[in-house]
Amino acid sequence: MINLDNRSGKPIYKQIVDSMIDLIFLGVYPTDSPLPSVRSLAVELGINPNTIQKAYQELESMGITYAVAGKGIFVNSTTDVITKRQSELRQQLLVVLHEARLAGISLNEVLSAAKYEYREVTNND
Amino acid sequence: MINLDNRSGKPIYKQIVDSMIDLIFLGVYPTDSPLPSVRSLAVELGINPNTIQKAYQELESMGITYAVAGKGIFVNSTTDVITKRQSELRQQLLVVLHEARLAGISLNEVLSAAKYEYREVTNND
Amino acid sequence: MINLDNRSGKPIYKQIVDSMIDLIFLGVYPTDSPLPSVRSLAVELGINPNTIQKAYQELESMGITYAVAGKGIFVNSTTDVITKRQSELRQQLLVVLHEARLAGISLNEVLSAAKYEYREVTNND
Amino acid sequence: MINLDNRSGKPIYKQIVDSMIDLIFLGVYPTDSPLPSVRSLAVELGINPNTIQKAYQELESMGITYAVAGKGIFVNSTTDVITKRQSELRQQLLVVLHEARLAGISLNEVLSAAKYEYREVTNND
DNA sequence: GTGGTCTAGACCACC
DNA sequence: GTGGTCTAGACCACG
Repeated sequence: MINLDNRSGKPIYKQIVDSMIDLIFLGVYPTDSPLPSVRSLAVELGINPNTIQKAYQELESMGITYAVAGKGIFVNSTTDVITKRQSELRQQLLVVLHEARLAGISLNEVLSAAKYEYREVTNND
Repeated sequence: MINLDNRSGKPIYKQIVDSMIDLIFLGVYPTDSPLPSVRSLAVELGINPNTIQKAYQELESMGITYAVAGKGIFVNSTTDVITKRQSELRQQLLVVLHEARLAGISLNEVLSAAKYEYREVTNND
Repeated sequence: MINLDNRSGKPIYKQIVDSMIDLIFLGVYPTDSPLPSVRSLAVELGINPNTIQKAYQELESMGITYAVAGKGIFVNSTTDVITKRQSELRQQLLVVLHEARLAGISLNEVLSAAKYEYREVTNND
Repeated sequence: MINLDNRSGKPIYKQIVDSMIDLIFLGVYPTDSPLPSVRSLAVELGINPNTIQKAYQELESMGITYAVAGKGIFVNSTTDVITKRQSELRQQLLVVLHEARLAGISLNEVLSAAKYEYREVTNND
């Protein structure tokens, strides 16, 4: 479920943080459910447990999870976390839009991309 | 014209690279016009000349400028540079849109932001 | 394995870049194997680590290697790098051949030199 | 007859030196004939006379030309100059051939390029 | 331990 | 004056 890319230049621990945030927002890990243990995730991804630990600490310091000693790490209620995340993304969005306009990308193309990302996915499974 | 932010975590030399790209795309530095000299820009921004040098070398390796020893650094014709820049930005845009959707930002908000960035600025000065 | 020549006028960092490309093409450093660390190579060659760093960053910007912070610098898969390198060398070859003809070097001598460079080295060790 | 390229990174004065050597070897300027004057060539190429001066000084220090005060700069008998030039080019040729082999360019391709450069040009003008 | 960034100061070639 | 290279030494983030 988590794909790491050594070549991307993005620190491993940060890739894990971002992936976890996505998975939580997607509902894979609902409120009060446990994240995979440090050791199991380290084995699964084939990396050093210290790196997982660091990612989990960042998630906790962001207020996204809480740790229960001896039990594990659990997902917080996401309401206020989401608003913080949203404001970050709004900022990023404005920066990219600004750069896109300067580089000559048309408004139409931007609108199309947005509509495509938000398209209704009708799934008959 | 260039604002540096020490706290942003973004390396200074990279901030300069991005600012220069913007200024070139804006037409502040047209084709074959010289950029500020390494030393003068270093004084102006209050940083070490080596840092400017590094930024300028990155611009050259991106094909945006060319250096003439003893004369200065000059802006290349930008046509093919722009297309490369655009494809980078398209990629970034898709990532941000994806994250925005996951975080629950509405399509309407995204569309509004895009239209605002691309608004006609009618200036009556 | 790397010989530097201070007198050649060629910058040290560029000598390192070219030597590394040769060693990689020779298979001394295969795909995904690590290059010597910045500090160790600096000690070995008796030069400043910053110079090694500059050489390694050029290799990365050429797409020949990728860096993983905290781990090392690794060799990329070389397929498309080789084609780029080949086209550069074809260009250089044409220039040298042209000059050689103008300077009165005979075709026979050029052909002999080429055949000598490409001779089969049968090694009975 | 002389084409300068500001973007090439090669110093202007060196471009002039190399072009002049070519023109002399081609017979455009035979033994004891005068080169264009510093001032006229500077005007023709649209560059600073100091740069021409430097190029001409290098030609003289290479033994290719000799200066007669108040009259101009004249081409030397080229015999020993040519042998020096040839040994330089032999060296360059060997380097390029070596790199070409390492990069996987075939012997056949090299031979073809050489034969093409040395082809008989039968001119019916 | 690793790579990445930055500073301070020096020297060179070029125009 | 210009850009380009190199050294020495420092600090940081990462694994």
